Amino acid sequence: MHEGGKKIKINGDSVDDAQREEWMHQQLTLKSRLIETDDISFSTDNDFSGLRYIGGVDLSFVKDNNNDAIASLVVLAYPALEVSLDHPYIAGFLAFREVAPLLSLITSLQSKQPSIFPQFIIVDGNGTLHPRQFGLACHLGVLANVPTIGVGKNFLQIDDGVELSMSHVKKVTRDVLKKGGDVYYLKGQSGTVYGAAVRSLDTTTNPIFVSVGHRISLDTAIRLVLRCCKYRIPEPTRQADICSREFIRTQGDLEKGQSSS
DNA sequence: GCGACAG
DNA sequence: ATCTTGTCGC
Repeated sequence: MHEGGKKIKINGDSVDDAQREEWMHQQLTLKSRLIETDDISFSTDNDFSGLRYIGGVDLSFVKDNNNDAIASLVVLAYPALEVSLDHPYIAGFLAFREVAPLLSLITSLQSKQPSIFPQFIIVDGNGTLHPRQFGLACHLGVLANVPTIGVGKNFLQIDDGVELSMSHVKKVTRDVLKKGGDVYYLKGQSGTVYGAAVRSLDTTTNPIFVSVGHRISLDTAIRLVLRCCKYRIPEPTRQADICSREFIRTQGDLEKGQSSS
């Protein structure tokens, strides 16, 4: 269930003996904590009852560069070996479709790789830019108790005055966001600020829609997102998208059309 | 019937 | 989100 992966590779890299000793020491120290028997949250019977999700991790390296890589974590449902969604996509209720598999990714990473657990997560979907000010980014942040930021690629209209109508936002956004970093706060007639339309770069016209997810203020969220933009879409989201697409492309889709019905 | 519609 | 090739532009 994984791609890429040939790691051990002869190259000119080396470390001094002191580093080597230190690393060996760490290996032996950590080995004292090693458990080599089943200590898992599911049964070891024939069908592994209780097993729901399986995670896989990997690094992909940039060509001609041994030091820059992208880390990715994949979670697949068992036994299907693909993530299946239990609910349809309904605008305003995206979280009920996507939060479960995303949450399992987060908890998986927390237990398996706590040393690189992210200090905040950019979510592909809105946070408080939502009819009830509780979109996917908020939902995931609260359930995982992790700081999150919502970033949408498209505007979700909110019923709080013409200021937040699709047409108005498109127009104002086109006029006001003149250069990278420009921000237009999305404020309704009620006075509520749901989020902001942000122009990522000088070279891109369409804004992204940033909103509070959990434990991060809107202004901090905007500053953080802008620092993440090499292209219109913040790099964490963009890489996650690229990885999942590549996975589907190489590992191939499974057919649809399960029996029943 | 018409409008709106994150992913 | 996805169906889909080339193409215009920096």
